[in-house]
Amino acid sequence: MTRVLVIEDNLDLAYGLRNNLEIEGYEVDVAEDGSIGLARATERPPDLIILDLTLPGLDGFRVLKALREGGAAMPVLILTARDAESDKVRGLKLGADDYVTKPFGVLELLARVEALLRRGAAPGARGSLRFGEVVIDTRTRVVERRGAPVALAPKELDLLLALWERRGSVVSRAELMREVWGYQTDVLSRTVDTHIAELRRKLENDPGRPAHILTVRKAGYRLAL
Amino acid sequence: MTRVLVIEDNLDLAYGLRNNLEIEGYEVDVAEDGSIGLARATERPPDLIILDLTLPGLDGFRVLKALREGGAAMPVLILTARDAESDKVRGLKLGADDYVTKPFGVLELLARVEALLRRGAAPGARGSLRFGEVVIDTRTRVVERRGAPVALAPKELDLLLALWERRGSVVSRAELMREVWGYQTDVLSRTVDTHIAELRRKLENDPGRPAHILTVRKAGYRLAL
DNA sequence: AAGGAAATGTCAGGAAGCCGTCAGGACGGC
DNA sequence: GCCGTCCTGACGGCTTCCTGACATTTCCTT
Repeated sequence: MTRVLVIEDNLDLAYGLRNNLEIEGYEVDVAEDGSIGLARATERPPDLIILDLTLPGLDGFRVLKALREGGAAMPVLILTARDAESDKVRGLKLGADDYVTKPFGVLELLARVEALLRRGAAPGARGSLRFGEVVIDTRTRVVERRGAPVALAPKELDLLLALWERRGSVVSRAELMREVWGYQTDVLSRTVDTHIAELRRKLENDPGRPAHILTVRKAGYRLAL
Repeated sequence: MTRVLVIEDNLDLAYGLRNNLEIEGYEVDVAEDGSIGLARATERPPDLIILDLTLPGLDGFRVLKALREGGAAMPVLILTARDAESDKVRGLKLGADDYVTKPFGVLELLARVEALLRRGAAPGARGSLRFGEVVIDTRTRVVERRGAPVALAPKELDLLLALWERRGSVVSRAELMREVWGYQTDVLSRTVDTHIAELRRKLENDPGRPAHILTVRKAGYRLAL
């Protein structure tokens, strides 16, 4: 599901937005100040961020700057009360993708959100994830490699999706166990490793030297795009 | 100009719809109960009807039934409360073309209206759903395979329509139970599977290796076109 | 550079889970 | 009552999953 993070300290506004976005079928997370928002966006990158500029503590500009410096690539839509032209320019220079000035119409906002997501999802249809030569269609749960379908067992796909959710960063075995298996136990068996091996066998060119499903010693696994 | 008839007793909602539709360039007529709507639709057939199911007096189902029996062919989009999932199937069986559950997003509604009108412009596309060698006539409730009629039990047709609604995507047993049976229980019996098996027996060339009514292990079923 | 400890990769077999199938019985319409 | 329909639970086949033993790699220590 497409995930949107709303970083906005006016909670009335934030929850209003959440309602409208959820009706449109998005999964919505709300952060009520800059640092919370930044943390949330880093640990679990959403598909789009709606960012208020005037925030207590860490303001919107700094959040945006930190995000982009951290390599975050998702579209960011800025909400600004001041229709000061310079804010818009400054925001766009820092890597915002669009802005809406308050007060704004919900319809306008929704339309812009959709436009940004459509643009962002230009390579590859919505609902299909990809890395390397692999395409995952979340709608049908079909996975293809070089255009040829690959049969993944349910657990394998779940594991792959958990890695995808946090692509780029290291995910520990314990976290994978929790996300995919629901346990909270320490890992003493080779369960995760076995499934990783199977994924490599099915998805990597040279399973012995994986190019995407990487091991990070003493830390866990990482999915590289 | 393209004309839309909105049959809806909640006038706030009705006029809200009218505004939005007019902004999109449609000519909009509002009828506030079922018999008025039916009369209006008969005397001056619009290009599309948006029909609320819960209406005072003549309810939406009856309006729809009367319309279709009277030979009206324009696309009908029904509005239904979210908790009445099985209404969707019933509506589609009576010859509705699409539905939107309340509360709904305006964007979604407009998109669906546009889609219906575009589709309606294509000859022969309306009223008959198809996949593979199977044709479902929603008007007459007749299902054909390779041109020969196939006798489907009511539940089987309901199930097939529920799959058709979400064709291409995986639909879980729980969702099918909810849409077709109206329960909210977990699935512990083989009810869904049994009906799926029956559909395969009647509609697939090789029921053992279905080409359209597919199993997605651990996830549910999927209708492939 | 060699050795060793810790971490990860690999494998195979049994256990568990999931789905297809079937038959029996309940239910309701004609 | 009869017939079609529907639901259910049991059973079996097949896939998937987990696990622990063993092999290999990595990296730190000396």
